[in-house]
Amino acid sequence: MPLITLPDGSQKQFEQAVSVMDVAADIGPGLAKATLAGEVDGRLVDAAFEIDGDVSLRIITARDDEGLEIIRHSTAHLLAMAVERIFPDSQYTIGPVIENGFYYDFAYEPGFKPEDLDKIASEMRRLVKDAVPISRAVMSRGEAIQFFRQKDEEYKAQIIEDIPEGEELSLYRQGEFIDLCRGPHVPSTAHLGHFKLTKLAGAYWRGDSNNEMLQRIYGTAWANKKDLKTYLHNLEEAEKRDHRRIAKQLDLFHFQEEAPGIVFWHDHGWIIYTQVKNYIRQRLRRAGYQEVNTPEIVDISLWEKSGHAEKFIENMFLTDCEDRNFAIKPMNCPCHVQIYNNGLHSYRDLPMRMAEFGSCHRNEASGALHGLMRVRAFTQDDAHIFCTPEQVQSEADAFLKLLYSVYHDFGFDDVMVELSTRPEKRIGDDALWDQAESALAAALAESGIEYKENPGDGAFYGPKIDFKLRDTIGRIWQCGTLQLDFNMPGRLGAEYVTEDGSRKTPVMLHRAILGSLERFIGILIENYAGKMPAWLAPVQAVVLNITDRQDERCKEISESLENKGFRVDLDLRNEKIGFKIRHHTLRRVPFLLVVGDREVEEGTVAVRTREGENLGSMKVEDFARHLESEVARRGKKES
RNA sequence: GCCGAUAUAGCUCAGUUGGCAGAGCGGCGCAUUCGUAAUGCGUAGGUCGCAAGUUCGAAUCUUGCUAUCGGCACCA
Repeated sequence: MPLITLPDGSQKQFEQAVSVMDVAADIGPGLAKATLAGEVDGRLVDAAFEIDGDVSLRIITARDDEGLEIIRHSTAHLLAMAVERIFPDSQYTIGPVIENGFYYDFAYEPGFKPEDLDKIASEMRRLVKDAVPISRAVMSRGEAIQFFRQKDEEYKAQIIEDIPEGEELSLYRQGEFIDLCRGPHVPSTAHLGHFKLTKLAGAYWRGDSNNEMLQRIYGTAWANKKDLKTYLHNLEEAEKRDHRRIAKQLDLFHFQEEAPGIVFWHDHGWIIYTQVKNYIRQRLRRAGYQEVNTPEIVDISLWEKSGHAEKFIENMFLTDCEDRNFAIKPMNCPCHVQIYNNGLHSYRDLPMRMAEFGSCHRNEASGALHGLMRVRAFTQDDAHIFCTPEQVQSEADAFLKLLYSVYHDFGFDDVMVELSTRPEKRIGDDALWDQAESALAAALAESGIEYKENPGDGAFYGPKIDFKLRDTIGRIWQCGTLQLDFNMPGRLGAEYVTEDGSRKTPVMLHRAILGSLERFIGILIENYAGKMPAWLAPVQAVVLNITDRQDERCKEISESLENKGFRVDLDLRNEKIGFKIRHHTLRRVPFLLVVGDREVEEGTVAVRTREGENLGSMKVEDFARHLESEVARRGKKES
């Protein structure tokens, strides 16, 4: 006699065992139709799940987050079923839910063709129309392995072999298709249908590049048609913000075959770059950093001492010259230790904060290159802090404050923070690791920063905090980092004199706020969709005449603004004002200053923003003050 | 690096079965002197990514290479 408690606190008594679906039907036929699954005492179950005791129950529909996830997972199964029908020789492997959708990996020798996606999608639609019921069955491990082996589904059999013995295996059947799955799933394929197959790609079996490559099909799936449409529309809009596309439109930079992964910065892109760099330079100076510059080409022997030759050589560009082997530096740290070592340091000198905008080159895999986000030559806002173990926490703390203040100036609020702790392969004793990890965690806690922990993901020399930003297509890129290093200073012989006159090795903190300037600017371009805030805009204002009667006055105005340090263009072309407004709006110039006879007479400019807002006529000095305050605001949201 | 796709004018893109390489935008010239997102007319612009091959003939078919795009792996 199950007594069922619903989320609103109401209770229902039944005479005998009932399924989740029965309860939903008892509440109302509308709910029954919408029921995808249930949550029984906090555990997600199928709609067909039999309840035979007193439980609390929540009915899951497409409106619930869990419901959407179930839809996506079931759509992945639907995809696999369709593929198995059309390509009986293929084998299905795994098909998890991911952000906004799902994928499924198949082993299929000839490989799928892009046009196969249409065929597969049509078959999926047919199956949706057929409303194929989905049911769950339990099998023993041995039975399951045998079952899949006999169906020539070797990958599935291997997956099951990896599941610990004794665990109950559930299989889901829809028509002739059977897949191993934890579930739950929707009651029938009729609940699916708002999906789109989006991408075809290769992916290594078990994510290991030593293994064979499988065929991965990506898809997106939603609870209803509108959500799907909105998602696809947002995707299109996001693609318009792609920094590679905007760079072409705004003439910021380009790449070419002769220098893969290395940027040719054009004037307007370089202005942005220089502004960002100078801003950081000033912030670092104020935060007690010194700025240095070190060689880009250094004899291989230094990289052997630092450990890079052993750990990093594949990513380094090498050059032989006059019978010596040189490496083009992939990082600044070993060189900074050389500056540190060029003199004797007392504990009183610490912490020593050494910054460099050093140009680094790394031979990244060709397939990894991606616009400004992944390049082979880049400059970091890099710095190394040499300090005593006792100073680590206060330095970490100060760094976090600086980092968030800088991000705030750029208008970033969606920052993902990850703390990576000791990996299996590491150096240094555990007491030191305890100290280092708790110092970082304490610094994060003190600043009230929420973070995700990545156990075992730290560098071999120490734990680290990473700061990640998201690009417009949802890809996540690491920008800032704070890494504790107990290794390199010792390897390279850095030391300081303690209070009692003995020698000790300092701790080194590797840290960057923006990370690579290239990547950060890529993210900025996408974040602003090319509408750079006034302080970064390559051209901050353009002066436009109406007819050539105002030419002289326009020249005066642009000169006076340039003398105040602003970046100003002059457009005296013999074109209609509407044409020029359009032209410079598309160039994303923040302020358009129109000067006609009226403005000449009054000594004003008519100010229009790139958003199309009319700020009215004002004296040139008033506009200059307005622009100045815009520049001073940097990227901060309206205050 | 691996799987797949793509590469034609400065940009965006057409180009049929292998038969004289196209459009729009942009550029340049001329006319127009105009009030807040495209004035009109004219004109120049190409080793069809690179290299081989097939063919009477290749942007088009084949092979190799390079770069780019989408993933995977990598990202100290």
